[in-house]
Amino acid sequence: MKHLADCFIPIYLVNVNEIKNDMEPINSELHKLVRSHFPSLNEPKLVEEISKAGQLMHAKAGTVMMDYGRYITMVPLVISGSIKVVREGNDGGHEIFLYFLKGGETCSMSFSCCMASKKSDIRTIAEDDVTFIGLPIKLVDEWMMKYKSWNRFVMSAYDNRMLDLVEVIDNIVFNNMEERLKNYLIARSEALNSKILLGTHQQIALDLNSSREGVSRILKKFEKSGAIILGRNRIELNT
DNA sequence: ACATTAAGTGATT
DNA sequence: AATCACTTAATGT
Repeated sequence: MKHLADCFIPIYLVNVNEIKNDMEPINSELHKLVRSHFPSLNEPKLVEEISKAGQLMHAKAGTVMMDYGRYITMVPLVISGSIKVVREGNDGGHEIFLYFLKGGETCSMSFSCCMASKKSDIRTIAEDDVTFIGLPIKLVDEWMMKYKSWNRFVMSAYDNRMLDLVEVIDNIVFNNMEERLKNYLIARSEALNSKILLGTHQQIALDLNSSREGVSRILKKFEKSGAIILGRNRIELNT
């Protein structure tokens, strides 16, 4: 198992220097990607602006894309792959899993951070190889007033995340590990678009701020009830 | 064959 | 439900 530190690449720090203006040509590839993956952004001028100012970027699986305390310079529009968003517990040390970002989504945390030009409160890690469009935060702010569809897009991003977070809180408050683990498996399966999840019980326990034994026991229970099939480093979800 | 790492189990708090 | 101590099973060298 690869350690995160080994593949740390501060991709948000790459290409920060050139925020070019209207002289920039329209990138037709970006134009196409926005239209196919973000149909709700339906104002032609907005799509045009995104294609001019955005940059197509990649992150390999395991890359820490954003970390606590770093300033956010770009807002990502996720094209493909998925990004795990986690938060460090108050007491330090432990991390808890919040949600996954998938294609067609964006990071709502980055909006709140960039508007107040604050440091990040969260850490994001590429769960698999990720492709996304990086948008300079300066424009993101401008567009809020200029484009209705952008405004709606940002708002609904907040809304969707809110629902995820409420679920997380619910499950923590009620100390319901079974629910939490179930949700986690489903979320991860959907994010990766695969019924087969690779990784150790220990990793899952870290994500959920639980213990390896606890996770193993619940997984075993799920297996007995026929919901999943277990293997070493492998969990297969049944439908 | 041996070492290492992942997973399972029972007892204790 | 977390932690400990220990066993069993799978994999890598």
